[in-house]
Amino acid sequence: MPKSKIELTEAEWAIIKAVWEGEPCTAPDIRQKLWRPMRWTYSTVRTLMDRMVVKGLLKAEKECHPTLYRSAVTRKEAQQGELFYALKHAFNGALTPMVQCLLDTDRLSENELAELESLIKAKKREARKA
Amino acid sequence: MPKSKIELTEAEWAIIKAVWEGEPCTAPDIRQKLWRPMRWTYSTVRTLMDRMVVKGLLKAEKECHPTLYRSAVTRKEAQQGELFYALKHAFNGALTPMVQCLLDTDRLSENELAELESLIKAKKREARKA
DNA sequence: TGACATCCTCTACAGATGTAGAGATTATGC
DNA sequence: GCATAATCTCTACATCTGTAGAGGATGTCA
Repeated sequence: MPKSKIELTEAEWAIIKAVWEGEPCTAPDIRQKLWRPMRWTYSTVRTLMDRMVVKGLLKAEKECHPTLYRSAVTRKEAQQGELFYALKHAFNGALTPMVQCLLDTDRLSENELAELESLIKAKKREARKA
Repeated sequence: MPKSKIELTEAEWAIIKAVWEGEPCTAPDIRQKLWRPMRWTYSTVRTLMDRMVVKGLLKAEKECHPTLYRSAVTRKEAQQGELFYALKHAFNGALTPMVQCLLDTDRLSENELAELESLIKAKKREARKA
């Protein structure tokens, strides 16, 4: 059963992305991966990760030395959680205005637009079948 | 100049949405509007709103009695802020996968899909012209 | 000009989040 | 078996967020 309401803070996003890149992994691994952007100490990384275990975002095997961590939510679940948050609060749950807003940000090339168009076409075909 | 990094908490979303509905407005107004869902006391509403003034999300005219509040960011700015947050963290800045994820949530009717398609078509025309 | 209703300010507090140090424990190379 | 390096636990603390009470100030109606 996929988690229903996944919400991640910025720090948590940084960590879980690093974890997804190579599971299982250890706190020192993650610290190293994120050293450049974050400059976190071992303690910081460890605290963050252990709190994420409590929240059900990561799983830990403490019997191992060093402790092994794995993600407990998939990338897709986390992405959808983030999207739903925006959808619910900023757009009152209405998808179309949300996409509209995305398009209005003016950072789409013609290629990307074409790509989106075919995504939608595919979706329509799919919908018709179902 | 539009604010660059607008981020709102859930409580802040509730308030600013109520403010947008009718500006200017007072803390008691907002309290009343949100009474049903939030059940906040006057103090809570006031504290929240004053903190939002400090953050530049609202403007207040304290000379007036009762204090008058107005939004300091537009709905669009706030929506884009929320979207950029999701885009940046959950999708590493890539728009197409974000829309893809949206489509995958399976809550779009055929009509909505058609609507999106024409949005994109319009956008393409616009892009070609520019 | 009081009495009552509104509204305001200040203060408080618990929980979440970002950040990290001190000191204990465990592993490793010789 | 010991020195050294790596890892772990515990504790701490500032800031932000959600929530609200106490008591003072202000407006309003008779």
